[in-house]
Amino acid sequence: MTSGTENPPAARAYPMPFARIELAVLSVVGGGLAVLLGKREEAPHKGKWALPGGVIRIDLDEDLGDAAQRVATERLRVRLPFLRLLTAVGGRSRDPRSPWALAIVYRALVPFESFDPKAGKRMETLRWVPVDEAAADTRLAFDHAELVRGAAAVTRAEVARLDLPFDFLPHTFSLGELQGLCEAILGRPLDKSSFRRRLDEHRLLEPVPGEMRTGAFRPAQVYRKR
Amino acid sequence: MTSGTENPPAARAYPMPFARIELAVLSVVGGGLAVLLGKREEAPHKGKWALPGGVIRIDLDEDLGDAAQRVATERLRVRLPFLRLLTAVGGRSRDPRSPWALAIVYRALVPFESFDPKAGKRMETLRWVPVDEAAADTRLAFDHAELVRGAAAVTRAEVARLDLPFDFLPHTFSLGELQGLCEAILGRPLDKSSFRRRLDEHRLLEPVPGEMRTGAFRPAQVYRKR
DNA sequence: TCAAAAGTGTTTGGGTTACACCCATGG
DNA sequence: CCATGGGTGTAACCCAAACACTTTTGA
Repeated sequence: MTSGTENPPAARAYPMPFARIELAVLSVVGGGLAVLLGKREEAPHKGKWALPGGVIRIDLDEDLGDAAQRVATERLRVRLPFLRLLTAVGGRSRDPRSPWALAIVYRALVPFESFDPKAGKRMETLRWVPVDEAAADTRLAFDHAELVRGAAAVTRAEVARLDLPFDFLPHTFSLGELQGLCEAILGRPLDKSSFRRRLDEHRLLEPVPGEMRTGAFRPAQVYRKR
Repeated sequence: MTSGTENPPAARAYPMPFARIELAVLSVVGGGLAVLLGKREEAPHKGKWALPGGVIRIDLDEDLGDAAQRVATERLRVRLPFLRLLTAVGGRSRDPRSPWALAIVYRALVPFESFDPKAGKRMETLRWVPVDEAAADTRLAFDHAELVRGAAAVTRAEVARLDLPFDFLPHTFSLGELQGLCEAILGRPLDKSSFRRRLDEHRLLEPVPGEMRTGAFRPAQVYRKR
């Protein structure tokens, strides 16, 4: 055919969905898994808490990962290493701003210390909210509570199977510290002995020869990845 | 800026990505897992094999799932029950037809018999290709080989953990038939005894009282879901 | 010497694999 | 009666949970 349904030059004439990135940024705050939310100061959902997000800018972003990084930089004034795609949602009634809205959702787990988001462009108050609270909060904007549920579930499943988020961890750490973080993410206690056996059966860590973590009590061997 | 980056009325002025749906339709053909590919008869990638796909039409589709169904209907002339989101990919250099292309990828596992796709609108020759062959074929269009790899991996993982694709199975079946299908999907033999024990420990099936599958040899009990 | 955290060993049990074996039927 | 697929039982194994125990340190 002359132009075809598959990809005519005219295809660009079809109106396209309003395409956004949303970020589910998780961390361990106050002994539990938490998600970073911002308060919306504009319609729609004005005054409600929501995941940070932004429009995909085809003039600025090389690809989806790039777009997510730019959104993180603009909204939170930080880089997010190791962002991972969570899901995509879209439809007619998602967002009153446009007749059809599409959201690509990324998730990240970031070290709470050393991660200092500041409300950036168009960004309002930021707040860490315990995930289980946010996931159950029906007052979050859009379907963000559902997205938080998904991000938390995937992240916890990874930790449970010892697919550890090394980008989230400090470079070196004691086994006690590591176990504490995993327990905080999972929200349940782990058995020390089992935890350690699994770690070295999976060959995940190696001790850092000289170093010891010296605290109030007996010093602990320090480990690093691999 | 005057109106804000988050959601000014002017936001609609940003050019949006060219948003498409791609379908990874899997089935068991000839004793192995296969994926449905169509030959492209237009640029780009003319002459190469590719996943069936189509543009998201905000005037026709209520949401993403709807869009996927419409694409299936238009391209393959069939409905695809139980489509599931696989992933999203997008970027500048993905598709020469537009400066920035986004693809939402769905996967489905369909019964080979009772599933009769016919090349529809703008659709050319269709062909079932063994997944492992397609996944390794560097000549597939776009990044579709990678998408096939993903779809196969997820599907196999589900079957391996006995998360059975009941929409793919006939309504009733003998255990031998079921095991055969699982083996075909996984590409490796399963132990009969273990397979059956796992099935009834997980309480997945129930026998259909009177019915027996009568074949060349000893008749087999017929089962159904739950 | 005691509290607290580091670190080790041993037992138990769930779930899966591997394999051996019997049963029923059509040819 | 035997080849073939249906169907069952058992032992071994892997992995992780549970828990008891020793060690080392600062206060």
